[in-house]
Amino acid sequence: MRSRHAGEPGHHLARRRPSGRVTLEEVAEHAQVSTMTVSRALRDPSLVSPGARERVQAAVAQLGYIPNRAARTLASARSKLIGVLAPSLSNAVFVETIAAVQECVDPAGYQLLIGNTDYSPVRQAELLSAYLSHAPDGFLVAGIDNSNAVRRQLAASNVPLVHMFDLVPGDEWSVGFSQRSAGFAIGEHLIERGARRPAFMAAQLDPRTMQRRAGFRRALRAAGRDATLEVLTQEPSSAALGCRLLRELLETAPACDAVFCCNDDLALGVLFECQRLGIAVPRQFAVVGFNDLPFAAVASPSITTVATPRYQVGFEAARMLLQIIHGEVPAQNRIDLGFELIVREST
Amino acid sequence: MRSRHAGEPGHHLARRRPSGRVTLEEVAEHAQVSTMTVSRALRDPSLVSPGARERVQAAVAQLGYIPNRAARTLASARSKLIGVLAPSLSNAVFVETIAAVQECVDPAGYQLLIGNTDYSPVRQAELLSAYLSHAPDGFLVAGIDNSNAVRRQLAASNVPLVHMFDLVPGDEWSVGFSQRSAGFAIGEHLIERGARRPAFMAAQLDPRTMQRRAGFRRALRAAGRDATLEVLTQEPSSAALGCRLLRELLETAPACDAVFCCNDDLALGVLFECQRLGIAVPRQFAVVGFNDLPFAAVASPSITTVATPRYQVGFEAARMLLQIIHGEVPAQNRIDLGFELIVREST
DNA sequence: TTGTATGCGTTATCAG
DNA sequence: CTGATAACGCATACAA
Repeated sequence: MRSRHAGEPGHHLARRRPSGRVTLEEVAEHAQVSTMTVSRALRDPSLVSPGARERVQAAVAQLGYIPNRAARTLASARSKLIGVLAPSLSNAVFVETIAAVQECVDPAGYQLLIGNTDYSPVRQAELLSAYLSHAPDGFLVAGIDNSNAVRRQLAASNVPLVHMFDLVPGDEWSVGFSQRSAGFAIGEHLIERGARRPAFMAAQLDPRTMQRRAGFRRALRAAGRDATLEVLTQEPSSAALGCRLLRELLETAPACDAVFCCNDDLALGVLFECQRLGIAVPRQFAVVGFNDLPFAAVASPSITTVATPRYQVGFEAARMLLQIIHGEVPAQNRIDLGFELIVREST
Repeated sequence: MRSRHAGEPGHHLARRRPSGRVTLEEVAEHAQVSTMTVSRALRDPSLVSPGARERVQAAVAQLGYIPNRAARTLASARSKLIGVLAPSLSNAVFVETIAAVQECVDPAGYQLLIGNTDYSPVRQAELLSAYLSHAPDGFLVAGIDNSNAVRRQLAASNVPLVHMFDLVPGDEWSVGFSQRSAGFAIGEHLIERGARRPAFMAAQLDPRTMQRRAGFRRALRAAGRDATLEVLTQEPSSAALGCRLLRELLETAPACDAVFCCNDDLALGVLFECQRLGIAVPRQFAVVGFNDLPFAAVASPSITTVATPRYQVGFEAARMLLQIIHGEVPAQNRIDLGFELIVREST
């Protein structure tokens, strides 16, 4: 505990509040104006005469005044908080997306409440209601479940929401790209490179992964190939898992000559395991990843993958949300940002 | 805009508030008790008679009541918010640490305000004052600068703060481990393995990195070796950077036969580049990383590295902070969690 | 165990 | 352009 002593800002001006913080009222006293004038000078200096403005600014600086957001939220019914829900934070993709969100909303003075749903609908609902008590001005969510409870709560709260990654139908707002098309493009690419028995490898098995799978299989079937070769697991994704799944794949399907890993981490593991097993990539076995994480370009061999617009997804979704919050109407319900197949040495 | 219509929860009970949200007062009317009874029933059901408790719970469920944190914060002077500052979120280390913090504080009902300082003292100060307006109950920071402005603001605010990773001297609170000792251990290890001319490779050059460097150099000098071989850059770390720095290193010091990379990402790049250049690891060139990220164990060859207690750092720091917030006094100012050298194939 | 009065720090509203 | 007044929704302190 600090002891209060002379010299401490504001000590001679007003009775100390229980909170110990400098308040608008103290600033007002010091600047010889009313609290409303201080309030206005702070939010929009143009609303106040130059003289008052200066005195207020001086008082704020001298007293070290910091606005109390709780009071502001209560009085104005706007919290300047945005709730962000992502299925995972260990996945670099979502971290980058959230970083983009931060950058977009920061200039407008919004703070983020970031929640990790761990791919669990239950956790999702919990977080949502926990966040609702903070009265966020909006939500940005990646991969929300269509659970009725969640939908109802959201609708009742009247808080605007923008989906990230999932392009949702109807009149909801969303920014993302087609996972299905990306999967299809990869399937086509492998066929083109002469793969005879390509497999699909995936962990976590969230909806987006399954959409990639659907596109991939469609491409194989379109080329008249067997689309049933796959190793799937609910476990969280990692390079280590990629190693293990490759071994499993080759045991059950020794003739397999290519694999689409649902993300780059798995692909990295596959690459290492191939090296250990003496399998030449891409000559004997082709490998494709997903997301184009930084290491994909410099791996040896470098990894063919799909570059996803994860930064843009976050930024555009945030921008869309801010528009809605400010009462504007975005031009479109859905923004499809596309993707890019990056062909490298591994195929 | 939705139109209000019959069937909407609570519509028949009370005049609608401007916010449109159900309030404690409405719950109270519905449950036939006073607002205080509802307030108590919500925070600690044992404070209220079973009958009242049930009626309140029923009313809450039926009306879909969600407490208003802003009001609660204003009235109780506790926000249940914790500010977390990390220098980077693209670094998996901090992401894991933050996840640990989340898990620790979640049961106690705290939410996190997560900020990325980007290794910038200016950004740090900005975030800090932005967060102060939310009146957080505490701060958890990784790598805060000792800037006077920041320190003063913090002291004046009276918000408790626990340092993560940095073990700070004096009476401040901190949880971490000795970066210096870790660097020393790595230096010793390389010498032991017969390295004649080991180098240090680092990016970002934050204080923690420089402490590892200091320990590393001390070990080399203690063994009578040249401790001046190094490639340093301010750029952010990545595998791609590891590739480039290895080439630079070998150009300027062809005789170099080992390198301590200040993190695993750099080490991964070095490994790939060695492969491309036909350099045998560890026979011709030994590689050590730092942090023991998941891929280190499964790389080919697997990477010798230092396992850092990043999860524990977050968890213990959060626990310490909660203690302080609740008025308890932690047993010690500093908790040193240590580290572990993991020797693998790359040395 | 329950209720009443009051205040938390700010902004909306409206009058001057 | 400025100020008085009344909320905002809840919890503290005290009384019953």
